[in-house]
Amino acid sequence: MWPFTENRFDRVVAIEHDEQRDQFVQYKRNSQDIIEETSISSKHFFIVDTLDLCPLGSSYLVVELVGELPLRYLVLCDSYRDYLSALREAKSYGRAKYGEAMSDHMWQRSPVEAFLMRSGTTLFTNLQPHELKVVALDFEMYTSAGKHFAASSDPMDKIILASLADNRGQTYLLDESLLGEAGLIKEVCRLINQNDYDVICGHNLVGFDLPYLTTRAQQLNIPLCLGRNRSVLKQRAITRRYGLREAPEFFVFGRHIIDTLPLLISWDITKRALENYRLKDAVIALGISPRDRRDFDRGDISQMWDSKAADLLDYAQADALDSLALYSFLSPALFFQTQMLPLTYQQCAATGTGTKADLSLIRAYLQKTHSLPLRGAHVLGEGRGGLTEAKSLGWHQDIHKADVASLYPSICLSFNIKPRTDVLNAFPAVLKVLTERRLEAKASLKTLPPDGYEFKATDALQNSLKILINSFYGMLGTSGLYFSDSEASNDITTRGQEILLKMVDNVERAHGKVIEIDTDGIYFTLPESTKTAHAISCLVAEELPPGIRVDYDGHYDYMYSYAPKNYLLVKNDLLIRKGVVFRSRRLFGLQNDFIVVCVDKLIRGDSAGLAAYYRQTARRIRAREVEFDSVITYLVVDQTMAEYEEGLMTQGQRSRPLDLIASRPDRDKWTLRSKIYYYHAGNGEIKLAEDFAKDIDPSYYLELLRKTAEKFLYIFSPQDWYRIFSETPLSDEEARLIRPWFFVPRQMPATLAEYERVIKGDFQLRLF
DNA sequence: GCGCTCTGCTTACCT
DNA sequence: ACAGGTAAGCAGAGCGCC
Repeated sequence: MWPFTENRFDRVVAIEHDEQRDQFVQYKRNSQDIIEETSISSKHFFIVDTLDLCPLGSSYLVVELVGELPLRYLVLCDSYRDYLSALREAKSYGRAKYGEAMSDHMWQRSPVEAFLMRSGTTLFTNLQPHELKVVALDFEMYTSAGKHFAASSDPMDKIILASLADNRGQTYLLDESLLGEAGLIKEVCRLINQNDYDVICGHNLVGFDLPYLTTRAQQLNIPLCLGRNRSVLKQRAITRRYGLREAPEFFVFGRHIIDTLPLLISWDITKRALENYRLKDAVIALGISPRDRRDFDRGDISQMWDSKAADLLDYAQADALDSLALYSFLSPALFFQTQMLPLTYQQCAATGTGTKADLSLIRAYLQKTHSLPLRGAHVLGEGRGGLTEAKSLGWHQDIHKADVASLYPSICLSFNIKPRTDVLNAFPAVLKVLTERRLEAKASLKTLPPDGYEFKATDALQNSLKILINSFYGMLGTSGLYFSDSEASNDITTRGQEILLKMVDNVERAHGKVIEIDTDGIYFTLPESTKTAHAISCLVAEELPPGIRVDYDGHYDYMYSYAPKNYLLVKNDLLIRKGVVFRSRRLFGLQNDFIVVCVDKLIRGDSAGLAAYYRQTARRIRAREVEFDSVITYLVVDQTMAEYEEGLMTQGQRSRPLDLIASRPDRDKWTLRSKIYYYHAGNGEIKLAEDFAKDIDPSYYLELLRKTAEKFLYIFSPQDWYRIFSETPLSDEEARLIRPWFFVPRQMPATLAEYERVIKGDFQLRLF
């Protein structure tokens, strides 16, 4: 069975449907790095659940699929024209019969996807990521005086530079002052065709460069002939979510458009390694910048152009090289998914992981000409999730972490959980094949030199398999997919909860103390510290169901547990912060510093130092002796000023930072997804960071300091917490006597209720 | 009219 | 169109109090 069966395609880099000739065109990059073109005729199809939907006036053939599932009538058309009219009719019958739910009673994908699905083939077979011919594209635009951004509609705001860099080592820099804008655009097209690239990439290419280029080319009346068949760049009116806003989709016949910005954003959702998604900052933060270069403000580009600065050319060239570096970093996982799925490279980037798992099951069914379930038919009610609990708040030493390897996929395979509709057992079969492939890849990683190219490629392969494997669980709980089934989803999480509870029980029976549990992992301490990693994982894994493997996942010197999913770990003097309480991007510098210093003092048992640090910080706030970074925060702009003002009128929805910029003449400077940096000044007012003059509101920041100290509530007894985190002078002698108290709710005299009173501020009544 | 608490919404995080 | 679980900030509504 799929996915790694016979593949009649070899080294195919692109496949397109030529609507005029109604043929599929396949582009193969042969071993001499030359493109070979082949045309293939194929039929078109869609699937419906009742013959009522089969159109009357079109020419088509109905194939009845086998099995008892509802989507059983495959409408097969000889020509694209017949397909379009049959589809149109079926949809209009469907709307009459099912109303809004019409699309749940059909299965339909684009001609190319349906072709890949029916033929059981994929792109990129027997190719490696570096064998694709890739060009990074970057334009610099002129911004006329008085504006913050270039506007493609303004004749003055022309494209002044185009920079191209490809992965065969070639770079091009096209200068408008030499070529003219029209000449520059024509030259870009010529270079792309001459070098016959498979992939056009760029940073925010879809959100900025391509729309800009399209408008300028239209105004200059230049056709953007970028396609392999010399067809023009196509823009689909249907917009799709692109980051926060909607953007059109662009297509070049025979090539893939890959924008590194959305790839970077999704990469960072799990990694949380970046402060922003600017190209320059990203390549530096990721350590993949091709070369050092001088940094200057984007706003200066036009001024540099006017003064003919040579630096600008450097900058433009470096931008394309950076884009290419970012592409090389982010794209391999996408490449290997494209090898496995009936999607083009470009579609693969734009498709969610649940849909990918769903598609892989649908392909398994259609390969057996089997009928399909209705879309979204098996999702009922609310789902249950993983189990989470902070079982022992406070400070701990000598901590072990153990977790279950691939918990949800293992449960699916061990307990044979699958969608109720999956009569062919494709779900476990595909999951098993993917899991085995991943284990093979992980095994071969150990035999490869870690710096080599093969290592990176194999790592990307196993990583893309991991993503696909994990999405099989997510698929079940998603409405709007064909094989979703919330009952199966709940079965999996229920088993997961039982397994986790059994692990807790195992630790407690060994007289260990469980600190934090979350879904598939457990932090705990054990009475003896001499145990080996293997012995500990065996202890935790006792009496677990077969097929469930527990891994030892590390030892930590200290752990401070504050709340579920919110804790600190210390290992070899390295502080690891978990949870929004300790590592949110919105923490003030003041709070970050406090967390780091506090842990440092606690490790050293330096209560006096901690008390002194708190007093000193409070004193500096009162004296307004603060660093810029300590007191600045930001709001991400998620609506246009027009939308904000509209919302203000209709619903009265206020936002103080947006109010701050609303009346400013330079308010257009803040675009969607940009940040408004501000701080709290006197009288509860907020002010823009750019107007910072140390005129902070001490009461706001003192409260912030106190709230941050509250995150360390469970370190001391309530009384001692009050004495340490206080502005009242505490002699060093007294402070030294206060030892961190390793608070455990069930064993220590203080109750959570007493700590709550500390937060509310009425605990001191008992003290004095 | 002021200040407090409650609630709903949103964001940012964890596995 | 992958899931659910958690903390916490913000702004508005509702309320009691003076």
